[in-house]
Amino acid sequence: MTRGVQELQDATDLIDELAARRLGVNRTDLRCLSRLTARGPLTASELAAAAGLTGGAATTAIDRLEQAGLVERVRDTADRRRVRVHLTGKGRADVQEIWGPIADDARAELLRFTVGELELIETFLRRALANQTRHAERLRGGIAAP
Amino acid sequence: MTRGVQELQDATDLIDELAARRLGVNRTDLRCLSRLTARGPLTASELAAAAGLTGGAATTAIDRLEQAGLVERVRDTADRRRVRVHLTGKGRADVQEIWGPIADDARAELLRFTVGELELIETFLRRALANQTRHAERLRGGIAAP
DNA sequence: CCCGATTGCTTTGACAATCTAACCCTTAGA
DNA sequence: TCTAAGGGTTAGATTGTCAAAGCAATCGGG
Repeated sequence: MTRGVQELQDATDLIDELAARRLGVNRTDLRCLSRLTARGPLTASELAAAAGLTGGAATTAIDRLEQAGLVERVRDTADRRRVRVHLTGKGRADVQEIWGPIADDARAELLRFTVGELELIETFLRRALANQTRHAERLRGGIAAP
Repeated sequence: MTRGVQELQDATDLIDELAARRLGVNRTDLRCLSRLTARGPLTASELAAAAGLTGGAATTAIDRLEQAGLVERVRDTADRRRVRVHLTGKGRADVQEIWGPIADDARAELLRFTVGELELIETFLRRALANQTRHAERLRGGIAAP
């Protein structure tokens, strides 16, 4: 069971790796793409925070993504210090081509479960998340044992 | 739901990050430790394959782990080209201190479900894994659309 | 209105980790 | 014994990150 979750993580990780290779970018850049897709256009610093990067790293990541034609920099007209980063048409299309079918199939699979079953699965996921969060807290603090 | 899985992944990722920091190693080294814990002593090349590293990278990763006192190199007496890498007592203890409580709590949580419920969750995880695996295959090949 | 402080992004230099390609040393086979 | 192949380590180049300094643009008190 715990193994099942682990295998799922590994498989997802593999997909990320393959997706990055196909897009011709690295994992960090892919994470940026993912955030942009999920949350829409962001400023450089928002993107940095969302992807867990420092400003400098974000700048070069955006450089690479722009080079690859996946995102565009647009200077904010109101505050011209700001740079808004948004996906290009190609960026959106490429993301869709990779993750669209995965999301579609996932939705289709979920439809095979009843509402009650889905609630149970949701409960399982929620408890698992609570567990992980609690232990993350333990590891963050200096506490060695519970 | 898909979001639930995503959040779980992120939380696990955070735990890995914190664990690595606490052990004073990087994420790659942590992955090596994890494989050694799961599968027991491995040769350098087996470990490289298990962790998705090239030979050279594996050598330096083992160097760092040995430096940190977490693993030991043992030359195979039968075939003296081989080097078996295994956890030291300290390595085993540190791994246990970090992941032991997490695994214990996870087991305890699972006991709150009935056998039937657990089977359902297992089904969910199995289908999700099948999905990811299938799409990994799609991305590996040159196929653009399904 | 103007000048210092602040904010947002980029650039720079140092550093860490990886990969590829050589290079031992050991083993197996002719 | 001599040669070829296997297992691991080393060397040089590349890549990606961070911290700190730099450059514009904006804000706010006098």
